[in-house]
Amino acid sequence: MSDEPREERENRYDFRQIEAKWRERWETSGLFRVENQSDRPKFYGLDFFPYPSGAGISVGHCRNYVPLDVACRHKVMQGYNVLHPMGWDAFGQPAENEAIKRGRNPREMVPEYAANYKRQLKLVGISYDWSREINSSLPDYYRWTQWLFLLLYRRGLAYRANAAVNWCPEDKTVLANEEVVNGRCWRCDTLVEKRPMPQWFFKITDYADRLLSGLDTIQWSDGIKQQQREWIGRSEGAEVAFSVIGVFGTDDKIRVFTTRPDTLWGATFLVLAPEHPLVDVVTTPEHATATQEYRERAQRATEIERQSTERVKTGVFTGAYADNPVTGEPIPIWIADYVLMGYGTGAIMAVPAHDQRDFEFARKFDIPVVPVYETEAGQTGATMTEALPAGGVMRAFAPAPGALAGTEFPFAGLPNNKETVGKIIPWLEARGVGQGVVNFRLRDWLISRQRYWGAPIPIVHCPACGEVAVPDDQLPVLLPDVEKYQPTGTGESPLANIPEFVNTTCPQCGGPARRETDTMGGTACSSWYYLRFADPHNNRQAFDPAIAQYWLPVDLYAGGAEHAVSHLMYSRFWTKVMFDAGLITFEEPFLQLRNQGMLLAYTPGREIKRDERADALNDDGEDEGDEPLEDWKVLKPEEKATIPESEWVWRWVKMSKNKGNVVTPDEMAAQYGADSLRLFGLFVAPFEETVQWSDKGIEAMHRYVNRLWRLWTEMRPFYDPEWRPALARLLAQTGAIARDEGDQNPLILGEDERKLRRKLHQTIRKVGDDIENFRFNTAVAALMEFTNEWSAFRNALGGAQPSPSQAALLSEILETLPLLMSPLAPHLADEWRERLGLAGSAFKQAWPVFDPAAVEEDAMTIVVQINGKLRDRLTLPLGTSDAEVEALALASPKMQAELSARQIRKVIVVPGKLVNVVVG
RNA sequence: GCCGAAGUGGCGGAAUGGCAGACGCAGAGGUCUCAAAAACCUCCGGGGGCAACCCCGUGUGGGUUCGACUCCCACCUUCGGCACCA
Repeated sequence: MSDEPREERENRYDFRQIEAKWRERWETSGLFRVENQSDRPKFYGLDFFPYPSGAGISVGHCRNYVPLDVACRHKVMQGYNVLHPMGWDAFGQPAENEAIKRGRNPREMVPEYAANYKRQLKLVGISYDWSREINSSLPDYYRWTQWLFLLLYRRGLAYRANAAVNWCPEDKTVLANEEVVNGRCWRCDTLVEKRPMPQWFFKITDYADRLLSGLDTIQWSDGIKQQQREWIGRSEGAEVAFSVIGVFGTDDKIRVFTTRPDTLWGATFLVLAPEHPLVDVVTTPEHATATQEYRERAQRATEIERQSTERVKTGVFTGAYADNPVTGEPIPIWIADYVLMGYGTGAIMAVPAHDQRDFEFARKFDIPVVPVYETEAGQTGATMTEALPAGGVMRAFAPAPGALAGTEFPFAGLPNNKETVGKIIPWLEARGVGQGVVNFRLRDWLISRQRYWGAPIPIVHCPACGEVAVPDDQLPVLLPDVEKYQPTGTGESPLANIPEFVNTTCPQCGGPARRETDTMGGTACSSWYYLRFADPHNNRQAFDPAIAQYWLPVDLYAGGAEHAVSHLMYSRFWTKVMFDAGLITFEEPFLQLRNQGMLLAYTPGREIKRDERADALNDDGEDEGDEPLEDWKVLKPEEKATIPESEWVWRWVKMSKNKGNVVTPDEMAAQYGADSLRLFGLFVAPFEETVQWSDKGIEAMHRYVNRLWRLWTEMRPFYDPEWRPALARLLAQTGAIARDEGDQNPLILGEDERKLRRKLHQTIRKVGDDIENFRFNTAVAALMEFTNEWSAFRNALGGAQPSPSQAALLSEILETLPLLMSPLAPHLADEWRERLGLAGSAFKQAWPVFDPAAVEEDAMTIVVQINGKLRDRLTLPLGTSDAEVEALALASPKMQAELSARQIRKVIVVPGKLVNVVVG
């Protein structure tokens, strides 16, 4: 490098040599190793474990890992025994898709990628205990994933069922609901289809209520909690039974779920989901063809298509009628795809007067609208233009005929609210018409995948015994090592084509049997990894309960918000199952969750013109939803060569490999150093904020590090290791001597020295508090402020030899700064310590304690306001009484001038802060 | 449509009832230098004034308060999530 000689000459911070040196020393000394026991309190800080991708980490990842590293390093210095591990979410679609794309075997590719990640994470100086590294695709890990699968299985929480599931035609596998984003595959963005297939599910719905109530006990952002609440989607209501006229006996009914049983009197039709099993039963022969056609169309339609026909209701009449149980009126039964089979009972009672969707449907198909609550004056069911979901009081209805003969209608005049609903439900229950129920939107968790790269599901299918769990002592069911692992698309996993794998003997009867060939989705592996870190090398158990008890739950969990309803829900579920099984004693795995913001990069693209968009749609004819209607696209590498730069259109978009805008920590560390990279990522914005990456920013941070380095190095010769007693003596004397004598007397601390020392101790306090509160940007700013003051002090010194009192202060600074910097810029910190001749990494030192006497200001600045507007400032000695402050404020010349002609109504004195004079 | 987060200089942001704009970027001027870079110093929200100073200013409109960027109500905009859930 041509600029190195100059750097040496100018006494620059030689970060290349220094950072490499410390990385190596930390590694060889095992600095970050942590033991499973200690007298100190424990702290468990965890990052979402990543799946290692080929591009390696970007500076975006650093924005996640570095702040948690700072928090963990700070905890260590505060005296905690800190678990801060890292591992690889190696199984699953992301890794397998990458392997397919590269024509590699994931078995070889994944460890390579993981090694690269590890190298990069070490490069930026993250304090992971690498002796605890785990990899979910290794048998000594997935053995326990399988064991936990069986734990769920034995507890009745894992089952195989035939269901219409999400199928990704591109990745050739089924997906969990949580992996379908806007009707598309989370990995490849392909439109997802519904296919009926036998699949494995975890019965997470059994835990819906506990998953909901547990949210109140943890410190997560409101946003994530709310997302989980909505995903669980608890709603209270009633299930009401409707008899189908002429088809059923009195015992067989169509059951519907409603949150508004109070509107039952206005139910003028029923709607079944197209997939509802009773459709075939109720449909009359003359409507059979139309019904069948509609069903098929609905089945072919993707989720997106159902949504794209949004608001335009479709449906067909089945020809059948049911009895409204409270009015005795016959009402028609329709099928329509706005009713979802997956929710409630797959059938609804439609109340057009009080539900907008039902209203639109009723108007389109000319079905009567009967308001249950009073409408606005002059409005009737025939003249209403929209549904009235709220408002009004209940109208009077005649008692129902037949089964309900003789019952009065006691609800007339009740308001349209929850309370009324609460009165209706028991009334319906008493009459055997319905009952109160709670419904959830949460669906069971689909875990099986028709893919190779996952933990095999440890089940054997025996012709004689049926489904049999693989016994614990036969775990792991090893994933066979094969050449061809690509998904087949047949609906079966590639494992089905490997006879040696499939054919086995039944663990129960010993007869010939077939292994389950589906594997578990990657989310199974990530649902318990936080426990494995506590005891990563245990080959007798998933984890030793005592060790897990020591470390868990995770105190601080940091990661992106994109796992809000998947991983973060699944892990909570597994934790609760393990709790119920007596394996652990806590119910929530992650006490505090912090979500870092996205990292955006300024990225060149091109505008997509209207006709071009239309072309794209036509090319792909069959799926109108297939081409996202974007007006801008990232430039592909070849386009960058062909399109002149003047035509590029720049936008801020998420930094990611496939957008070609990734900045790697490798380049940044090489150019500016790991510490500069760390500091910049911390400084640029609050942790949760979305950040726009800029090379300018890291360059500026690099300048700051150099400036601080030079300043520190320049002051280094004045360091006196015995500064503590000297300073203590000075402080003892300073208190007794008048402030003004200052620098004349080398035996006391002068004005400037006390000011600088105050700043130092204020900085100690602020940096600690800010790290604690994840406010790293202001922690760095505080250090910069201190640097500015220290620099001014140096300038005032003007190259002169410092007095003994100044040398004592400088020594305190020289020794404290490495400690303050250690969590943020650990390489720099240890280099400084070495240059002071101090033993031991800053990482292992106690966090400095600020001197409460030193942070006190000498004087207070009182803000003087008139009617809340700033008019004057007074500098007064500490301890001036409120009465004196008020008098002095009113007496100030500026106030006198302002107040002369005005009537003082009131004076507010905020002790130590301000005086506000209220005038008329 | 519903839920959540957020709107402050040219830019990233600070202040979360009490001096708006800390810290940094960009910009302007200066010192050093043959020159440049680096470094260092000064200025840097808008308007007015020779000046001391004065007025305006935190998305918009109301409100609470002695006092509001901060709390409350309504609205607008942006971002993130969900989306026919009966």
